[in-house]
Formats: sequence, C-alpha cells, structure tokens
Amino acid sequence: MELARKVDGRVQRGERTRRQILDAAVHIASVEGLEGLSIGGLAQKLSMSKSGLFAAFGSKQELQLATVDHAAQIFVEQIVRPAMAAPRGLPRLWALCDAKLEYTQKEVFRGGCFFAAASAEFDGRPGPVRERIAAHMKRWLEAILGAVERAQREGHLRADVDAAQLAFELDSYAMGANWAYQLFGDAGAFDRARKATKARLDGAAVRPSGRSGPRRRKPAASSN
Amino acid sequence: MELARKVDGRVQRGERTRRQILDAAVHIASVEGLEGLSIGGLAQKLSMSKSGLFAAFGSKQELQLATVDHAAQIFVEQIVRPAMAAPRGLPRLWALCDAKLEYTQKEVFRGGCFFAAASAEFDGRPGPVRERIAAHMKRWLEAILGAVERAQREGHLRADVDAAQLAFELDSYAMGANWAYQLFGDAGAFDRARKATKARLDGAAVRPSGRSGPRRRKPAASSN
DNA sequence: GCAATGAACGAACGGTCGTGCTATTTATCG
DNA sequence: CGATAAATAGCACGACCGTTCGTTCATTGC
Repeated sequence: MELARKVDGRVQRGERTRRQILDAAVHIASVEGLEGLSIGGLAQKLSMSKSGLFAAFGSKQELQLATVDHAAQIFVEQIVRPAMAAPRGLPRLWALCDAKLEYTQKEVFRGGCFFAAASAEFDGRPGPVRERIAAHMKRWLEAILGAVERAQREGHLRADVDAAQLAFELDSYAMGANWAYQLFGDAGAFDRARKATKARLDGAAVRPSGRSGPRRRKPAASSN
Repeated sequence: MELARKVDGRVQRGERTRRQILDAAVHIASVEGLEGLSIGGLAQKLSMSKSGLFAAFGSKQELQLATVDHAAQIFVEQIVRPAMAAPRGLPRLWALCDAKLEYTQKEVFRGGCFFAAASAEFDGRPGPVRERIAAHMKRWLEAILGAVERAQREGHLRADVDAAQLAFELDSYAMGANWAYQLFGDAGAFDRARKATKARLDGAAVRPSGRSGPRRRKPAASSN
C-alpha cells in the first residue's frame, strides 16, 4: 500500500490526481457498486478526460483494486486507529464495535459501509477484486477477534467464552444496522446494534454491570 | 402476485416461459446482481432469442421487478411456510430463524440469500425496484417480529423483552452467516449463527433450558 | 379450413462501456 | 532557457447493453 510514488524524494503530480480520483471513486462505488463505477462517469465528475483517468490505472480492474485499497485505508483510519486509543481489553473492544457503527452512521461513505456493499457485490465473482476485499475483511475480523482475546487475557471477559463466536455476533450487529439503515433509513437500528453489543459484552464480562448481567430466573409474568 | 394469467381457465403458453425465465433469473441475479442480469445472457442460457425474452416483460425494469417477486415467492415457500408448521410460540420462532439459515446454507439461490444481495445492490438506487425489495423485506421483518410477540403472548418469552430488539438481533445473525459463507466459504458460520440464536432465545425465555441460561457469576480464570 | 391472435425470432439501432493509440500540455532539471 | 519525460487530452475501435421493428410460426375460435 504505497502512499506516494516518489522520484527524488518528491511526490509526483500523478499521485495527487490518483488520490483525488480514488477519493471520489470510493463514494461512488459505495453507492453504485464497484462495477457500476464507470470510468467515463468518474472522469466527468472530476472534470477530466476519460483517457487521462484511465491511464492513471491501466485497467478497470486496477482501478477497482486501488479503490478497494483506498477504502480500506479510510476504514482503518476511521475505525481501527481511533479505537486503539482506548484502554486495552474491554474498552478497546467496545470502541472498535462502536467506531464501526459510527462510521456507518455518519456515512463516511455515502452508500453506507463500503465493504458491506463490495462484499455482497463480489462474493459471487471470483477474481482478484473479490480476493482483495476478502483479505481486508479477514484482517478486520482478526482485529475484532484479537480484541476479544485481548479482553480475555486482561481479565475483562470470561476465559470460557468462545472468542470467535463472540466476534461473529458483534460484527453481525453492525451488519444488521447497516442493512436496516441503508434499506429503510431506520436510524434506530444503530441504537439497537449498540444495545445488543453492550448486552452481549456485558453477558460475557467477568464483572457484569447493571441489570443486563446474569439474571435470576423468575416466573413468567403471563403463564400460558 | 398473480400465479397464472388465465384465459378460459387454461394457462397461457407465455406464462410458462415467464416462469422458466424467472426461475433462471433469480439464480443469476443472486450471483451477478439484478443489474448484472443481462437480457442477452439470460436468453442465451435459456436458448431463446433476446427479443422474445424481452417481449415477455416489456422492459428491463419490469424483468427485475418480476425477478424480485419470484424470489420473494420462493423465499416464502422455503422459509415462512415450513416454519408455520411448527407449534405456535417459541418453536415457530426458532423454526423461522433456522429455516432462513438453512435456506442460505442449502443455497436455494446459487449466490446465497437473494435479498441480502439485492438489498445491498439497490439500497443506493432509488426507484421501483428498490422499493419492491424493501417491501418484501419489511414483510419478512414483520414476520419475525410477529413471531417474537406471539411467543411472548404464549408465555414462552418474557414479556419484558424488547421484541423489535430481539427480532433485529436474530436477523442479524442470519445476515452475518450469509456474509461469512459467501465471502469466505466459512460453513462454520451457520453453526455460530444457530448457536447465537439459540443462546439469545434461551436468554429471553421464561424457562431457560440447560447451561446456556442465566449463569452464576464466578471469578475469571485468569486475572490481570 | 380460415382468419385472428399471441409468442418467439432475427436483425438492427443508438448508446455506453473499457481500452488502445497518438498528440499535446505541463512540470522538472541540466 | 531549452531539453526531456511524465501527465493528460483527443479520438476511434470493438464489444455489449437495452430496445425497437417487422416477420414467422403455432395456436385458437368461428
């Protein structure tokens, strides 16, 4: 993931335009899809020629790959990096989940979570683009999983909880929220996702807080 | 959702071909997307002419709408109808969740859950297709929500649980499983989704069963 | 048996797509 | 300042898209 191709220590001009192109591309792709992202349309939006834009990448597939990488960079900067500022263990795990929800909610990408859209679009199209998307998402899953395990080692989460299971559930909430918001405009889904995340984490915590922790069984309010 | 346009009580020929076309269309669309579903390609797959196929729908958008409706019909037949055979309340709710997972797992549609793909593709494209998809999904969400509330009225689930919240979480697990399976081929995701569903339902049950119910707090295995 | 109707076909249209070529501009450096 | 190379523009190509048109074929009703 080279940040800037350099010659004699100075950033080339082409790298600036590449950056501009990709900044626009990620937003368009999150709405129209990576396939719907057309070179002509992108060039028009940037007031530059189709061929000039094309030359900067060499092929549409390369443009797609670069767009995916650029989105991943933004993804990490917006979610992972800020979450790393939180204290190790449970707080950091929560920060990770919350940051992903906020990134979707605040529409860092105009069409919601870029990778939710890209995954759905390319999961049935074998090839380099699909694998690039999968690679980034694998890293994301490992980040959550790692945060869960870290929280266990820190003694915040019980050691007997299935880390992969918990990571799966936590990420599912974020996906559910993204889906409900994008399709229905249901902003309340984020609250539900946060509530679910909080409850699930609290249930797995060593020292559950409040009344959402282990609950004494009591007779039902209405019997059958 | 007319099942067969009839004249004098007999099914027209055109209706049969429409059915054949749509049977192929839903599978292609679940893989390539509703936009990637090309009339020429679909015609070639069915060994018929592009224009003949086109005439059966009048426009690409009408084909997409018909494909969405056809997928919804299969969705209901494969998930909702069998689940309705289960006893009212918690068993039916579980059957509903399990059936959706099985429908994804058994690849009723070749590209995984049709509506997961279609939602992601069209959530950023306003128009009739998007609204049709949203309408079907709204009905599905209401089906889950209704099953939750029914389980509460039956006295299987506690009356104080937030039904919408629970429905959101249950559907999120199915979405997470579909995502992990389609992108990574991770078949274990279905087990995780079932485990999560079971645990969540058990946690909300009036009479929790087994060791996945309320859990006595105990000191962590490894303290910091 | 014949006319009428609807289904399917084949060819072609205008448009857009990604992609290659060649020229022109622009920045950099001896 | 002028040489040099990178960056961008202009243009055209071939492929494919959805769509239209006129025709052919099979079926149906009188």
